[in-house]
Amino acid sequence: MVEGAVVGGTPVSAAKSRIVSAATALFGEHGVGGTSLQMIADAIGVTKAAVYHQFKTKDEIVIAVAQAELARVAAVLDSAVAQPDPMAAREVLLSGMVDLAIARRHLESALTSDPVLNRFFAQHEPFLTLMDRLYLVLLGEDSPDARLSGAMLTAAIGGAVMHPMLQGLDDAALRAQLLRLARRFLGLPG
Amino acid sequence: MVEGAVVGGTPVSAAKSRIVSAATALFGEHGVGGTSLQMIADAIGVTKAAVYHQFKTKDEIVIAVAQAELARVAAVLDSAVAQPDPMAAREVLLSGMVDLAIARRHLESALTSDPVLNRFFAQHEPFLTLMDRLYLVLLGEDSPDARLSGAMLTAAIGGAVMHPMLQGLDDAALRAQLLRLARRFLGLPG
DNA sequence: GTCTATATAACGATAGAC
DNA sequence: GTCTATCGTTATATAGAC
Repeated sequence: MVEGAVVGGTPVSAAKSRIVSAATALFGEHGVGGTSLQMIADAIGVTKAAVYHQFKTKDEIVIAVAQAELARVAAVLDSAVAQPDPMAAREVLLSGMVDLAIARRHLESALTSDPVLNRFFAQHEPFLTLMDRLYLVLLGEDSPDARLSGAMLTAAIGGAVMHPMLQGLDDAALRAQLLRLARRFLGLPG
Repeated sequence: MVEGAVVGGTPVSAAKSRIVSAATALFGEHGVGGTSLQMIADAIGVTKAAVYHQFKTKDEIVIAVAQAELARVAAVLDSAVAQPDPMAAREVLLSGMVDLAIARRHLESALTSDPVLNRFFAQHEPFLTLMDRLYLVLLGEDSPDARLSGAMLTAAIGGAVMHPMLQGLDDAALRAQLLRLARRFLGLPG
């Protein structure tokens, strides 16, 4: 991430983004609750105090990590809606979501399953709006029905990549199968 | 790493099962990492020392809780394979899995997304065998393909019930929709 | 089986110097 | 922006009495 970059509408300093980057890796490996401020500080070679200078609380770091991940999803969604037709948009979105999930593996579900974060996002308007836009592209409609389908599919992709039974599967095979099954789930050809 | 408290068949003391029961509720509400031994002890009205008398470490409690949940899945699976034909078995299993996920809501995904637990079960033979049996009934075949489908479906059900966007949905509606989408996912009629 | 009491370590968080 | 030093709290875990 470049200095002066903007994520989620907030300008990000180099120090801040180093922290977010380290925290992202640690959350994926040890979970949110299993990651301490000390671990984050050690990972980037500074003291806890230096970390606290950038973020007042641990919760702020958790939120920042989650929002950075959300920004990745938003970027994929933006590139999808830029496609000439809804069919192509859906393909780009689906493919991008699978790629994201595989690239991050453990992280996504470590975040979405964190109780604190879960309650936060349940009332976080930008998140809810993003998901609505995403489901609209994915399913072609905005309805309670489409929302459940969308939630199930994203949960399925996120959960499958970290499932104990599939940890031996290589990325390429996982990607191909996830796409195939997601298409079947959506009732798409292919 | 950790040696679990014993699975089904082995008798469990009243004190042990009270701890497991309290821990189950707390893990579902605060996550595994967010639940301390003090919280568990307080919930059943004893001291930490009493808890430690039953379980040498916190990890042992986590494993015991997970295995108790696994036993519920195994019970559903057993009642499914007792059905007269594969079609009926699949229906019973699917219905039972959805019921379990809804009844426990947050718990299932709090457990399956815990990094420590995840690594434990990835090498836990009884778990892997149970999942293989489950996927066989669900999909009618045992193959890498079926495993991914099964993992995706279980992840989808577990993830959907705790998804931020679906927390307002009542149980009956959630159940009906989950069953409908699961059937579509499996390529079943209805 | 449960208690009181305690050991030891880590936690989140802050103050103030540089 | 980073440091040393520290606060107050909580964590896991143990020892020994009842």
